[in-house]
Amino acid sequence: MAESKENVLMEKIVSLCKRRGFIYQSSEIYGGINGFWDYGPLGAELKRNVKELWWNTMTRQRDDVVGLEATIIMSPQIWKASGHVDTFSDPMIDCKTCKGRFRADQTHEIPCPQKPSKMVSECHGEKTPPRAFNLMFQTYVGPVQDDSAIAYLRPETAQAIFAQFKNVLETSRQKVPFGIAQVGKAFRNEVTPRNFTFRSREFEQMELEFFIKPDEVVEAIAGRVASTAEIGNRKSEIGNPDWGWEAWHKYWVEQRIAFYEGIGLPRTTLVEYWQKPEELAHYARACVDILFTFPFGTQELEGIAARSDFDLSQHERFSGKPMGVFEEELRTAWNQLPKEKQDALWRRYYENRKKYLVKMGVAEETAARDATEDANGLAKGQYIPHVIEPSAGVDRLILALIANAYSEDQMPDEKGKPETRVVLKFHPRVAPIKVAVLPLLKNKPELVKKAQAVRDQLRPWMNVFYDDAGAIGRRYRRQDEAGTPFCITIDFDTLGEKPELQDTVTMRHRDDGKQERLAIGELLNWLLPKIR
RNA sequence: GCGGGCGUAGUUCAAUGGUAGAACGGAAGCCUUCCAAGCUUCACACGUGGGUUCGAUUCCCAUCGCCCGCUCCA
Repeated sequence: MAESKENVLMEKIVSLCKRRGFIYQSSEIYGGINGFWDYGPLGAELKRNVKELWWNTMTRQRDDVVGLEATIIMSPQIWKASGHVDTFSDPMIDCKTCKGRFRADQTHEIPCPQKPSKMVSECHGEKTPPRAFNLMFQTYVGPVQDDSAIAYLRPETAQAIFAQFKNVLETSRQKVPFGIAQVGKAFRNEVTPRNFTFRSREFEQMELEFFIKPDEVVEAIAGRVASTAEIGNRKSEIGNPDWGWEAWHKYWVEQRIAFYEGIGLPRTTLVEYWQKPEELAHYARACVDILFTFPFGTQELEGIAARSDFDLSQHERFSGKPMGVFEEELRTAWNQLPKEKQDALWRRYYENRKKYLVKMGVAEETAARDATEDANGLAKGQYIPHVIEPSAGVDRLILALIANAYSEDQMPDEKGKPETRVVLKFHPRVAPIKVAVLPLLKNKPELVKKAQAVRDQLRPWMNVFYDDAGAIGRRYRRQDEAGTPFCITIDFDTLGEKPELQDTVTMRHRDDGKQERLAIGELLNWLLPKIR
C-alpha cells in the first residue's frame, strides 16, 4: 500500500509518542483495548499543563467564571432530560450486497451506491435489520443488576453544570452573566475510534457554560441589544449590559482562539467554521467550530455553541425544580417600560418559550399556558438564562500540540556534519519539561555538585530535568525530542575558570541551538516569564 | 459494526517449517571542556489462543490491536 505523506507523519508522531513516553496504548501488555490511550510521564505533564492553563485562563483570571467538579456517574434522569438516552443512538442498517452502511431513518432518501436511480430502501441489496446502539457506556449502581439500577458514564461534562446551576448561583455570589467551568473525563462508546487519540472512547473535556440574559431581558434593562458589528470594535469592553447572545457568542469565539494562539497553535493552523443553519443541533442557535489542521485532515478541537435556554429548560421540566433566576434589576426596568415595549418583549419571549415546548412534544394548549406563565415572569424579574458553551477536547488538543510541535531539521554534529534532528517545538508554557540542567562532564564532581545545586534552586518553580549521562550533545538531542525549550549547562567557567564568568551558565535554546551566558542568580527571573 | 491491508526487541527493519539478527535507542562503566563522538559490558521481540505437523515466528482458523475506506463526534 502506498502510504501518504500525512500517514507517514502520523506514524512518526505515534512512534515518537511511545518512544519518549507521551502516549501509550492502554492495556498494551494484554493486546490493547480499542479507543483507549494512556499518557506516559511526558504526556501527563503536557496534559496537566494544558488543563491548568485552561483552568487558569477561564476561571482564576476572571471575575465572572467559577469552577465545578462533578461526578462521572449521575442520576440517569439527567440523560433523559438532556436527550442522550433517546437521541444519542442511531439505528443503523448495513447492506450486505453493496457493503454500505446507512442510518435506518434515512434509507428512503439516500440513493443506493450501486443503483443510484433507486433509494436504499427500495434497492434489492440484502440488508441487516436496524441495529440501535447507544453511545453511552452503561453500568449498574449498587449490587443488584436490574433495570432500576442502570446508570451511565457521562458522555459529556456539560450536563452536571446545568444540574448544579442553582446551587452554584446561590453559593458563589455570582449573577448572570457568569460562567461555570469544568474539566473532566467523559465516555462515548464510539462506533469507530480513529486517528490515534483523536477519537477515543474515554476522553477529557474542558467545558464552560456561560449563562447570559435572554435578548428580551437585555433589551428590557439596557434598552437595546448591541449588534455584533459593534462588538467587533469594542472587544476590550467585556460584557456590556447591552450584549445579547450573539455578542457573547462572538466574544467567546475570540477568547478561545486567543487561548489556542497563546499556547503555541499559530492562527494559520486554526480554522473558524461557522456551522450552517441546517448543520446545527436542534438545541443550538449558532455554533462555531474551531478546527485544527491535523496530518489526517482539518478536524474539530472545540465547539462554541449558543444553546439558548434549552438545557436549563429541560432540567426544569424533568426535575420539576425551577431553573430560572430572579433579578430585581429586571423587575424595576420592566415596570418603567412603556406598555407597547412590554407587550413586544413579552410576545417575543412567549413565542420562543412556546416554540421550544412544542418542539419537545408538549401539547399545543399546555405549551401556550406554560409559555404565558414564563413570559409573565419577566414582569416579576424572572427568566431562564441562555447559555454559550465553549467545549473543548483535551486529548485532541494534546494531539494538535504534538502534531504542531513536531519538526525535523538539520543540525550539525560534533564534526560539523549535518544530521537530521527531531524536535518538538512546544510553547514553553505547555512544554512537559521547562528546563534541563546538565553538568558538562559527569566525571568532575565539582560540575555535578554545582549542577545539582542549580537544579534544586529551580525545582520549586518548574519541572526541571537533571541529566549527566553521556556526551553533552546527546543530552541536548534527548531534550529536543522531549520538547524541552531550555537547557542549562554548567561548565568550568561556572566554577570560576575565567573569574569574570564565575557563577554563570550556558542557556541553550531548543529551536535554533543558540547559546547565551546567564548568571545563576538571574535564571529564575529569566525563565519564569517565558513559561507562564 | 462492515470491507481491505498489516502485526518480529523501545523504535525502524531483516531472516527462517528445526524456537531469531542488525541499526538506532536504553542501562552500567571508562573516557569526554558545548550539539546523538569513542571503547567495554548488559538487558529487551516473533500480539494472543487454537489447529495442521515429529517440530510453527513461518501454513490454516479464531481473537485482539494498528492503518485505510463507510459512519460519528469533544
